[in-house]
Amino acid sequence: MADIKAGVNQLFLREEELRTGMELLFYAYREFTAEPDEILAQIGFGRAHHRVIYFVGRYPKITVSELLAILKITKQSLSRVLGELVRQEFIQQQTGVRDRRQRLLELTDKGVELERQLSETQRQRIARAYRMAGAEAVEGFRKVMLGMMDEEDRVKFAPPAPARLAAVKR
Amino acid sequence: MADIKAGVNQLFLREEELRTGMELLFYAYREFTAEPDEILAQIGFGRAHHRVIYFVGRYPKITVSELLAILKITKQSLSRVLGELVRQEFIQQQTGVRDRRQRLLELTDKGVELERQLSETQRQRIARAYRMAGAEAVEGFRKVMLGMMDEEDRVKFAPPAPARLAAVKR
DNA sequence: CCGATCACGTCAACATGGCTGACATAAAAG
DNA sequence: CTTTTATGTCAGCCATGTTGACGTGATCGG
Repeated sequence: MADIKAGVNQLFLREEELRTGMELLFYAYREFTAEPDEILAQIGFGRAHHRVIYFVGRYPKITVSELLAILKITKQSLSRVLGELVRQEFIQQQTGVRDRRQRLLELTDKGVELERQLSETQRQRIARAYRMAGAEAVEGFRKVMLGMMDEEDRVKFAPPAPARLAAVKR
Repeated sequence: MADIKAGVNQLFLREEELRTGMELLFYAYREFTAEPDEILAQIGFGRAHHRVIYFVGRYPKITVSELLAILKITKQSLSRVLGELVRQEFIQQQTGVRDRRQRLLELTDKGVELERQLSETQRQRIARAYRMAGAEAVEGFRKVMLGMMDEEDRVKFAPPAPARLAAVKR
């Protein structure tokens, strides 16, 4: 009798806990993207532009294929936003030296400035969250987020630096 | 000299740490939504339908205004997906008794089944992440996610049950 | 060295899901 | 009885994803 009741209750708590996790993710992610979205809208860009600018800033000289592998969108979708960013001189391309088929991507000064502006609110938001939560909580956050990913993405965060570089750069 | 070097290094680590946080969020969220998206696509629905089904399942008898407040989209956007869900009998509406202007929303049996199917992969993913990370990490995850939100959303997760209900139900 | 493959780009068409603005109706509230 | 509220609806726009087809120049393998 008591056994059954406890079991049911535990099941309920588990279900509730999992739902809470889903919602934390939903609300946090939405607010995380809200502020940059506003800035982007003012200059006629969208979140897709932000993602491209972010990762080109993160990995200077990244190739188009590598960027596609990170974003997991089609080259046609990327081409649209990347083209705009290049035409408006936020990003510059240069032909690869080892492989002249490649177009290596880099932020221009203008691009660096926009990246900084866009990510600033997000960095502040994360910094605030980390500060409020404490170092131990941050480690927990990291663990849970990693557990949420498939192996493929998880390796990008492997502690030894070479592994991370290897996953994207080459 | 040593001071300056340490300071710079710490700044670098901080920047790197914040960027890592942003990326953890990006990759985890993307994979979190990938599986339901596939199922949805097969029945001609999208992520927007999932969100509606999810929150109607979460808060049975929720009103349209309350749902709008959670999703933070326009009523026209909601109307499109909600209309489809009602017409295809995943959700049923019933006129409010206290206020007959309200349309109280509830999942039908068909809706419950779809919700279960859609969220199942996500629950498993979270459960796996929680299991891998451990209870302490989960608490850290919770703290960081809450710190990421604005106060407005944070109150939805207040520990005393009445607070959470009050935020949405009434 | 030549044919296959690769990196990248482009055109066209389509779907989803946001948005604004305008207008309508029934119920509640003052 | 007038105003406000809850909901719905029509119409059109935009951003961003998709598929499919095709092209060009560079590299690679036999």
